[in-house]
Amino acid sequence: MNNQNVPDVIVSRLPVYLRALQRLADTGVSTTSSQELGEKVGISAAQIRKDLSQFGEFGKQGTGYHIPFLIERLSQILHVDRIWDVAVVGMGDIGHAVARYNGFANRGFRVAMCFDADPAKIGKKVCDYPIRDAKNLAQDIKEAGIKIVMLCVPASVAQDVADKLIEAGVCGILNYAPLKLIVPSQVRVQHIDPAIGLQRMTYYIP
Amino acid sequence: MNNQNVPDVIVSRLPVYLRALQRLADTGVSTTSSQELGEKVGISAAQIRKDLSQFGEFGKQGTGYHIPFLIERLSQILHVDRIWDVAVVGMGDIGHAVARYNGFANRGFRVAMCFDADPAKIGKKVCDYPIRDAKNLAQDIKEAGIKIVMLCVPASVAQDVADKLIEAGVCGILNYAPLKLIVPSQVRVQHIDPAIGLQRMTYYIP
DNA sequence: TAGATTGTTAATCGATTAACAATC
DNA sequence: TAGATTGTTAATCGATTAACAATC
Repeated sequence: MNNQNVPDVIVSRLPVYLRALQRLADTGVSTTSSQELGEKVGISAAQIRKDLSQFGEFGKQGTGYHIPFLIERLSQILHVDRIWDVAVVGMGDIGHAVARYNGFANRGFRVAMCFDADPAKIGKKVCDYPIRDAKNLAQDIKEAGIKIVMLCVPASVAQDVADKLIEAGVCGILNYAPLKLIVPSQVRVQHIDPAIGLQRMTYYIP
Repeated sequence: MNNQNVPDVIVSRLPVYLRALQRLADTGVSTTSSQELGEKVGISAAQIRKDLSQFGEFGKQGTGYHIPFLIERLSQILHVDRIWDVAVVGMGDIGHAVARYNGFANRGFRVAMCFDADPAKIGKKVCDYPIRDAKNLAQDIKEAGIKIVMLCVPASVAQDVADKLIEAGVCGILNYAPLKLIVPSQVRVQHIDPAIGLQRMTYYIP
């Protein structure tokens, strides 16, 4: 149960396990094995057992893993045994889609605030909330204690906005802008860029 | 110039290099070094040189890399020295956002078709094209010779739709549905799941 | 009990880094 | 030329896999 300094590559697989377990639970199954889970996620059984063993002993020899228990423990480990309020910054097409995305329910997140700098958009409602003025971005984020932001602004201003967010106390940024954000080491960034995803495939397609 | 069997981990970095180079080119710079590029993308200079050396010798000792040339070569390697017609399947919020995304221009892709199964949506225009009936999915895709699809349907039908697409000749799927698609080995899949991105960050946030 | 599956160890495999001769 | 930077080699580092005793 050596919880200190788990390699990043292992942490990044845990949400994938959790998602598959929740799908299994939804179908009414209550027990699984590293073998079965491995087939669902495309990862070897040995690796799954090794990954989980970083955090404790969650299974039983002979029978495998009790799904509700493993879901509970993985949720705790990933800190999604709570609901995080997240903000969407930049309400273009992507911002709208992200704000209205219903895939966050039951996975630990709730969109609590939306921002845009365009006067034509400010005040309009998206998911029950009016779009806020980006002028008050730092203050509103800080007051609400929001730690996680989905950044959907144009690339040209993304770094500037990110800097402001970090100053306001944000420590996790899901970045939809097509550039690498430079951030202090205590801030986490995950990048989502569909064009990069596509180019990773075209390499293999003649 | 050993082009055969380049490790996947290297291929997956090339689009990141290409994106950074295009940004540099846009600012009017014409030359860079592995050192400078490394700072932009957060990867060591040695690794960048090693990665590129898999495909040829693109730099000059003492001066570094000529950006337009490296962009040209990387585009060829990734097969984005052309425009790929891609289809969006599933026109919910995400499908709409993806179809209207203007970040594909100059990166090798063009949204050429949209599909949905909902009669209320079929025929409505998105980016100049009417939404097509998903009933004709396989046939339309095959006729148009489309090889790449962005899959934005609900998780419950994603695997079924993917199977149909593959039968119709699709060999790359950018999957927005929150589950792992099981596909034949010659088909490439890239997964985009914002909740997984968020959970990879909350682990580090107390 | 017998069969199944875990958690863990040791062995293998692959990726990253450091260093430097080559050379622009 | 002198300084800079590449492409590449060898060394290091880390991740994955295979195997198996422990045990449910």
